[in-house]
Amino acid sequence: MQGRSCFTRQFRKRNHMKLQQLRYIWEISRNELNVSATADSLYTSQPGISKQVRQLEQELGISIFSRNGKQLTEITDAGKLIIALAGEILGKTQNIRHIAQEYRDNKIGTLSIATTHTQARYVLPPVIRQFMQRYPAIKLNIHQGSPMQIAEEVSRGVVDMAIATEALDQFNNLVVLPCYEWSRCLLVKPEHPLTQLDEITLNDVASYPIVTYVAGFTGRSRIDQAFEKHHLHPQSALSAVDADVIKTYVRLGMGVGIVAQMAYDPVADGDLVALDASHLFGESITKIGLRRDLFFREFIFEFIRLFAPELTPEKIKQAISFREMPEINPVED
Amino acid sequence: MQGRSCFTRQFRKRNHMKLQQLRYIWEISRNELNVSATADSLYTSQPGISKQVRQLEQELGISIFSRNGKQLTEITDAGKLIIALAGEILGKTQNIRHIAQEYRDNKIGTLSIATTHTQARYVLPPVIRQFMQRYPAIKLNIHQGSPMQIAEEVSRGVVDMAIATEALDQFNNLVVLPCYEWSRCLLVKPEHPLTQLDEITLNDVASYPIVTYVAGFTGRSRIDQAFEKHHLHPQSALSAVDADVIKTYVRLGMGVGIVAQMAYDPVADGDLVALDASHLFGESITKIGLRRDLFFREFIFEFIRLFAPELTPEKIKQAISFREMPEINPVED
DNA sequence: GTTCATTACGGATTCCGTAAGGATG
DNA sequence: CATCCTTACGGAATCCGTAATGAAC
Repeated sequence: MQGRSCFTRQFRKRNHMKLQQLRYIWEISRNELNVSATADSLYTSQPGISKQVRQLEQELGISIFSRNGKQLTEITDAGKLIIALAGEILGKTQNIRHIAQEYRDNKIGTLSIATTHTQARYVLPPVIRQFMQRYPAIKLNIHQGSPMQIAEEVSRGVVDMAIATEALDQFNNLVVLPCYEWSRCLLVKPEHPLTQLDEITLNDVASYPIVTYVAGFTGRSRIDQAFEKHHLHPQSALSAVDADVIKTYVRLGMGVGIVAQMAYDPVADGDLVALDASHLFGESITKIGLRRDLFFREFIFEFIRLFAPELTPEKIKQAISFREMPEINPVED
Repeated sequence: MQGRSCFTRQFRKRNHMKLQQLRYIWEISRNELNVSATADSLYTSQPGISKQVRQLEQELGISIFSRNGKQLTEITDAGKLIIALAGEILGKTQNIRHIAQEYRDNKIGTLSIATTHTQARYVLPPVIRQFMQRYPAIKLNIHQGSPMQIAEEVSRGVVDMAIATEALDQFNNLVVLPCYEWSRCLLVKPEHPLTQLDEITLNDVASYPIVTYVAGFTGRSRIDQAFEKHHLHPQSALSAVDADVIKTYVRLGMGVGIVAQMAYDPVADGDLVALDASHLFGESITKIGLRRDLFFREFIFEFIRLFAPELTPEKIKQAISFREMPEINPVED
């Protein structure tokens, strides 16, 4: 079909798989099979990518992508497996570069962290201040996103580590390190009736409209579980992605805020009252997620230690070498 | 030190890590740092390899090998880590090729097995006959070697699977699948006094010189353990690597042979008498070892099933996903 | 008609072999 | 002096960009 070149040069094309070819198919799959977009994101030309992909397919003797005419429509079964392997290979080449950098000078490099608003805004600043002081030549990248986004980013190797309370457990190529426990507090205006109670119950809270995180953020699931368990269905006045928005609406009198305890700042939030709610919603655990096959540079250990002092390099190494037994669901039913 | 090129062309050499460079450093480390030998084994020129290695080192900004003058003397710390990663990467590129071949035609390909004399000579032939019948277009390679050699071969990816009773557990990148239990028998000439006893004890055996496997082969350790436990120290007339040699010397009257039960062939060995010794030395287990990150082509599952019918693909997959908790030694002391 | 992948082609780069050079033991 | 790595150099292959072609929506 492809012209009559079937009988010419059939003999052996000294074609050796190249890392760039793997990079290309990996990136194409990340760009929804749009080769042009991929070319842009890699700062190269699109025919170049096209060519290398076909070359790889020819060398392997199979199609990685299904095509409708010239459009790439989907990834073949073999392609899925191959692209997954390509991702692992590219991750390892990154590790080789990291190793080299570590041995050249373990004080320079880049640390990319993906995290949520709560961590970035309230928890990380002192840690980062200390870290920058100790490693002034390490460039820091903070990516903010939803728990799901940041879990994906660390899983794909876009960033070195993710810090979040949710979603990290769902990726089985990640090591998940529990860092610290936290609970929630209620935010209300000083004149709110709840401030008069000695012992607040879930019933009390549920009698007001509540203002808290949207699903999937900062332990929202815990809040739902607690109400669910007592068959309460409080009215939700507003759901927000971050505590700053929640506070704003509490100040407007829209309801009772439920936020992570870290998010209450006695100084900046002096106009609001924080009421402990640890007995209402229990504890949540913030975790660090890292690719299991990441090369751990010294400063990564150090950053983790600053963030969670009990996590020594030894404990981390131990956590990596253990593979969580197939799918341990914390709440099984 | 290396000339004064420090200030020329410092700026940016558009150098991208290449798979061949990784192949080269990996192979050099396999060839005791002899670049010339590596070049021969790869059918290429030695300056070409040298060049690529230096190019890689320059790109990474570190030395992978330490040099005394021009000789490569050892692998640097960073080099060790990098070469290990290179090995994993190369393994994964092999997997990509295997996947492609599987999807192109799952009836063609190559299966390389490393195994010991005992398996190759007495156990594998019927399995291989069946396999060749079912997959006539799969090319089979059988590498014979010592348990340690074959364990290394499969660990490095030189072969697809290893079959042995010993040594496989020592490599933590292997999945080890127990296949079948076997015990030993005593081989003597018909006129030997042992043939007159109803119940043979270790004491009886130890009163004659024994002829059996050398250390590290075919469960020799089990034999030593059994004698040790009873504080017996039989005289060893001869130690051999395989049962055929043992039989030869039993025929010469040099002593009592102790061989794996599979090694006794009632027809070919009709001039000798086999006496069951399972109560003396206990059982051993023959295992298959495969790299944990191997891509399992259909015919590999099939071969394993022919060899050990209980090992279904499901069980194998399960065994892979489990990581044996750090070093489970079957016989700990 | 717009978007997008493929083919064609040409300049620059890279690869890889041979030959010569220098260091080590 | 034998071994072995490095440098030098030249032909061949490859890469990668621009431009033109063609298919799909």
